Amino acid sequence: MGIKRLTRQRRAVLEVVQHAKGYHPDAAWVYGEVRKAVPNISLGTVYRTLEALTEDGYLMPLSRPGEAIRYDANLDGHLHLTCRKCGEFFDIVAPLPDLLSGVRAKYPEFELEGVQVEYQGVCQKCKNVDG
Amino acid sequence: MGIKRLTRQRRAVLEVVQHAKGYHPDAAWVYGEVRKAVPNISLGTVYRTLEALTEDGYLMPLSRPGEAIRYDANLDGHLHLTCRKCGEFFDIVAPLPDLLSGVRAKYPEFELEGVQVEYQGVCQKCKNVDG
DNA sequence: GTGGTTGCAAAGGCTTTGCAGGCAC
DNA sequence: GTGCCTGCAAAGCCTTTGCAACCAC
Repeated sequence: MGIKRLTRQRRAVLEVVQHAKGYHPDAAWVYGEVRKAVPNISLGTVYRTLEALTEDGYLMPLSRPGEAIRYDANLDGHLHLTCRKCGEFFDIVAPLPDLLSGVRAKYPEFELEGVQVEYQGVCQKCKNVDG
Repeated sequence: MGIKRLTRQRRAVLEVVQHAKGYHPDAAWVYGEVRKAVPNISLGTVYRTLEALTEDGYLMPLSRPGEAIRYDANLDGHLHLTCRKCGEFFDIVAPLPDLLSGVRAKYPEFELEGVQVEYQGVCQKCKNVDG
């Protein structure tokens, strides 16, 4: 249902998440950080705020099987590289051709809104650890 | 650690998942189906088998924030449409341009293996339900 | 003042795990 | 026979939710 009132807690969560650009934090990490500014904030409030911010379009959730939901506060249309070994998400910038119009023409009954492109592989750090 | 022995349970799970092409089932659904053939199979075994099949490359996990992991047994390189409202995954076939070489050249330190393209929007059924 | 928001704690859902017995090879 | 695999049940996450008090507007 989005955010209707800007409380101290929400201001703090927003600030933490926006300063974490490139880190893609999950709820637990945000909770830990926000507690430095608002020591008695509850984990439930963090979850509720992250959900509300997502609904309002400030955040995009990233999910990997079996892992906690991470949030991306950088909605400038960048892409992600994800490491198959450590699960980390890396932001990248790359030009994309028009992927939408072909599919839109072929599947007109589906109301196409966007497309997510996610690159997968092994990051430098994990590559160096084991072959 | 993959599959080393082909037991009755694993044969049954494999059969169920492969016959579910296009449905993208989760562990609970597979459990329900497999029980028709092997009534006393346990949910734990289903989870372990799905994990092993994934490791061996027979399945690809699909995840959406806050939902159970679904599995795709169709690894022919098709794409997915996902409905923002009901969460369903639909298989689509569409030509894709070369998305890899540009990124590979720009981020050589990352061992790029593949790219996932996921289309998002609202499916026909959900579109008809509410504007 | 009103009703959205919070903290707390309990509950919920999905998934993993320890263990003793069983079975594929 | 060996050791991988199974069923069972408990435990482990992550996340959601009910409720009374609180506070932004």
